[in-house]
Order: sequence, then C-alpha cells, then structure tokens
Amino acid sequence: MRSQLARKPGNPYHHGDLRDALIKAALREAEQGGAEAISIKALAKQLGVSQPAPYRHFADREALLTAITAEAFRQFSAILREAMAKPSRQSKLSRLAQATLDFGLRRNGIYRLMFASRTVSCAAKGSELHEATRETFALVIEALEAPAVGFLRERQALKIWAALHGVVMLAEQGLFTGEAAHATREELVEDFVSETKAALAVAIRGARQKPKVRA
Amino acid sequence: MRSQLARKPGNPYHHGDLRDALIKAALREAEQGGAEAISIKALAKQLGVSQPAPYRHFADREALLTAITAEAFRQFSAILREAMAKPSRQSKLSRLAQATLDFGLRRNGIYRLMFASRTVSCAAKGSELHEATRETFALVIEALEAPAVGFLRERQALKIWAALHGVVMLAEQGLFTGEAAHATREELVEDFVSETKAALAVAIRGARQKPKVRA
DNA sequence: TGTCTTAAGTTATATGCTATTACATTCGTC
DNA sequence: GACGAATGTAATAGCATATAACTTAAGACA
Repeated sequence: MRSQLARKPGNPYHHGDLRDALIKAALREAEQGGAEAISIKALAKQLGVSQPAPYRHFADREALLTAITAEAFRQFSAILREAMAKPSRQSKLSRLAQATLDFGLRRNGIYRLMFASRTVSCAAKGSELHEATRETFALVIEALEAPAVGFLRERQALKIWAALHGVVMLAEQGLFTGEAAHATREELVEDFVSETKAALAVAIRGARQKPKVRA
Repeated sequence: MRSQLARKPGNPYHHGDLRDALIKAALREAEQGGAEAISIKALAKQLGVSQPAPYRHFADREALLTAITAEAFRQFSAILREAMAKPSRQSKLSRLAQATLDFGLRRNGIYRLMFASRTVSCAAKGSELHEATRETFALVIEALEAPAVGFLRERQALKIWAALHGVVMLAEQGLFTGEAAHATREELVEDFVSETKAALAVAIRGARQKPKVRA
C-alpha cells in the first residue's frame, strides 16, 4: 500500500510532481529519526519511481536535506504565526515559546535538522533556506510586542530564542526526567518568558526617560 | 603517513590498543564534521588494521558513537573543571559558561554529538555515557557556588545550562553574524550568567528569611 | 499536424560503507 | 607447551549514493 502522494492518475511513466512529493515524504521520514532516517532509495520506492529518479530534482542527498529544512522552517513559521494569532489569556511571547517547545519535542527529528545540523550555517545568503530562517526569527522579534526599542529588542529576541532551544535540547536529552526533574520544561520556558518581558519593560522605560541609554 | 596512534612497535598482527586508538581517532574525525564524518572503514585504514577489525571492539557504528560521546563528555568535564579551578577575577559560573561556549564552537562536531543527537537520550541508566553526562551536569551545579538552596539550585542550573546550549546553537547557525549581530555571543552568555547569579541571590536571601518559600 | 527540444523517467552499473562469516594468529594461563 | 580466549585477517553479502546511457512524454513552433 504505497502512498504515491498525488501521482498523476493516468500516467505510468511520469510522476507528475515528484519534487514536491519527495519533500513531503522526506519530511515525514525525518519526523522521528532525523536526517539519518532519510534514504533517497527508500523514498523512491515509497513513491513508486525508480531509485535514481529523485536525482532529476536534487543534485544529491544534501540538496534534498537543504530543501526539506527550508520547508520545515516555513512550516515552523506557520505554526508560530498561528499560535501567536490565536486569542488567549497568555502573551504572544508565551504562546510562541510554548509552541516552539512543543514543536521541538514532538517533531524532534525535524527540529534537529533545522537547528542542530550544519545545513543552515552552510546556506548561502539569499538562498531559500536562509530566507526561511530569517523569517522565523522575525516572528520572535514580533512576539516581543516591543516596538521601537532598537537593538535591545533584537538582543532580547536572541536571548529568548537561545534559551528556548536550550530547553528543547536538554529536554530531549532527558535532563528533565528522573531525579533531576526539579522543574518542568514548561516552567522553565515561562521563567525565560517573564524574564524577557521584565527586561524589555525596563528597557522601554529607560528609553523613554533618557533616549541615549546604551545598555 | 598514517598515524597509527600507539600501535605496539614489534607486532604486525595485533594493534595493541585498538579500542582506545579508535576512540581517539574517531573523536578527531568528529571534531569538525560530527557523527557523519566518522567511517569505520576509514578509521581502520588510518590505524593500519583491516576493515572489520573495529568490530571486535564495537558491536556496530552506533556503539562506537556512544563510546566516543561518553569520552567527549569526560573531556568536556575536564575542561570545565580546569576552567573553574583557574584563578581569575571572574566567577566560577562565568568561567564555566565561557568555556562551554568555547567548546561548543571550537569543537562543534563533537558538541553536536553530545547534545544534538539522539545518542544520549538512548543511553541506559547506569551506562558509561549516562554517568558521564550526569557528572558534567554536576559541575554546572557546582559552578553556581550556591550551597544548600535545594531544588532552586538545580532549577537555576538547568536554566543556565539550557541558555548556554541555545547560544552555541544560534551562534553555529550564524544568528550572531551579519545584520542580526546586535550582541556578541559572549555578551549574551554574561547576561545569562548575571541573571542566574541574581536569581540565586534572591533565592538564598529568601530561604534565610522564610525557609518554607516554594518558588 | 508533425517534428524537435527538453524535462523527467528508466535500466545498468560503479563505488563506498556496514556488517557477518569463517579462518588465522597471538596472549595469557595452567 | 598446550589450550582457550582475545584479537586479528580475508572474503563476501547487502544496502545506499551517485552516474551514464537510453527512453518516454510534453510542449513549442513551423
């Protein structure tokens, strides 16, 4: 029962949209097992095409990984945007934070592809992947809801973003289970969120009183 | 010019200490390229033994990865301990933090092996690897220099540990370079360090005044 | 409509890595 | 010094990436 992911009905030769189908299938494979779980050969078989067919669409395995990483960032951005848009008692930042944690744990294989591989750092300046990552980070800044505090805003965004990823990392390592679990992941995330808000509040107040403050 | 890493001189058949040599060589390979850079076959060639020889010491590739991850944690612990022991104007926590950042960036392939793979979370309770990770985390708690504040200490340790890893992650991704670099990695790390100290100071003061405080 | 180019697929194959099996050598020990 | 265990080797199976040469279908244009 191979799912052929929208293979054009009456065409036994051409798949129709192999490139897209490959990305979707590869993402599904990576969901749990990460990059290592992705096999060109297995994907080809799954989609009902010959083993070398994928190479018509991706120069090599790396290229496929880069493409699905970019797609993963776009999906991640969409999830964050949705979480931020949803009406809630909690702040935007808190919702973004919890959504990040959730994504990082539930789709950990993909998460590792996005943040813990060298794929992103190798992405060229204007590339699809580079743009996707920039867009995601822009959402973090947006979630701060702190207009016009300049570089302090970026700095707080970097800090909360780093902290969130650290929590995902340690959670995945199991540092929150067993004897060491003196706090839940969610608690820690909320800690970081409130510290960020406090720091921003101070910064905004400071900026109002003496606009030339430097730190 | 194959470095044979301490092969016993007058013995063309038995290597002498292949297991250890494999771990050392594999760590060197992983230094930059991470787990993917490790090939059993290449290591065997490098050490001047036949290709299947390593399988006498490690059941499979995974087992080798687990072993070098444990060794990496021990080396990391040693580096942290050294940084903490060194007399300095800075606090122990600050030195541990900067040493972590340095390790995470300079030996990023190994770092990813340690914190961004599934190897650790698959380690059994009493395993060599599990023990090595626990020892490393114990150093973080020690670096807080905050005796007898109970679970609040562990919580602060988790927080600073998470934050540090996040900074390494984002730094490796390139989020501190180019236009987005509104703070250096070192500045961010120091931010987290001082916040941790402040939180601990409050906790200790609180614990002295009313020992039953809960958060 | 027919041809021609090109995109997208196929089969066959080279290369490289993991892992196993069966056999060989050395070490330690009794 | 004989023997079993540890540690090597050679040969080989199996799987994945990747390339080469060939085939099919689609679309453009005369």
